Amino acid sequence: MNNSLDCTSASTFRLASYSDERVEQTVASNLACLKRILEYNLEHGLMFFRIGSDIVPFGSHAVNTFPWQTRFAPEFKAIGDYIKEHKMRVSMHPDQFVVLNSPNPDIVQRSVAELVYQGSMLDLMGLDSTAKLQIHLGGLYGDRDTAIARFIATWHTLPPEVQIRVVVENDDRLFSLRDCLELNAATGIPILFDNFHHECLNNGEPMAEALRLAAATWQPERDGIMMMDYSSQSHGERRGKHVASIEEDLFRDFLKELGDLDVDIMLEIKDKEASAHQACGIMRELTLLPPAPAGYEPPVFTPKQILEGDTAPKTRKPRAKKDKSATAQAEQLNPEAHN
DNA sequence: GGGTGTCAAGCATCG
DNA sequence: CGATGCTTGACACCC
Repeated sequence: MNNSLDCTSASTFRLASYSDERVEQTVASNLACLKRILEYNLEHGLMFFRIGSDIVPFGSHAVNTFPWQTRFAPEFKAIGDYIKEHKMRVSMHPDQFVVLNSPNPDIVQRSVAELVYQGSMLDLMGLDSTAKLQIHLGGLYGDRDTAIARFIATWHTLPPEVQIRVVVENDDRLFSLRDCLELNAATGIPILFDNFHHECLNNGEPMAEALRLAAATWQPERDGIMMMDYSSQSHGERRGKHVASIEEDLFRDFLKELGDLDVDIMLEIKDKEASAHQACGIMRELTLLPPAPAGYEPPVFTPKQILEGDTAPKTRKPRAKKDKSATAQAEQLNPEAHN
């Protein structure tokens, strides 16, 4: 997401409101915003972005019969071309409902459908297997070994184009880095390392060592350099809750643990690009990043805004009203869509 | 136009 | 055993 822009790429609607027209309008709006976010990111030197899961409402749901893959093929391709042209990198993170190791076959089937949906967007963008789908190992169901074995069995059934994008993240309560390493040994699935989760749940591996163990599971030709999630504890809140805004001292300490390891860092921090700007500023200071892009002016937020996560423009664009002319135009262009 | 209950989906934990 | 948090809010209805 991006708090600085007056658009969202996660616009959706209720299942009860489903219509093909609504899908077409919403996807058009979401893709237009995604493009704007990527342009903003390029201007500000933010070269790694996690695309939201909600580009296509009900993208893996049986109700959605709209042929969005063909209708929006040019838009997806244009976005992918932009990403490749500027050597940016993207990932996606299907949410907690994707559980490949569930004992319930219906849940597994829906999970696979969701991975296929999200992977197909990356395919339509023409991105190679270094663009990843990041998921968790899943549930424990009282028996760790069986749970991991079931994940492996399901993973083997995935379509190859999905399989090659799947990476597994160490989580903060159930499956640690060690479990992910076991999974990697059996399947070759790269580990998306989360520093904060590792702090919450580990088997004694020091941070610097943990980073290197995870990095070694990424095959450079196939996977690119390691992706990782960075966050830290929100003070006075439940253990595992992400901070609202980056803590510069902790980030500097983390960079020391990272040393000369080359990674793509995704911040899981509430205020989004505000913290990303701060992190990039620190890394430029340390010459870990190239100088800022030409014409770059650091965004200015007051400490209060950053604290409250309120870095959005004061006036958001009013919600789009029902636009009869846009619908009419869409019908003209694609009369088959409304059967 | 602002406030708020609810939203497709899973799991573990809390009280 | 129902509510809660995860998480990235946003929709839709009420007033």
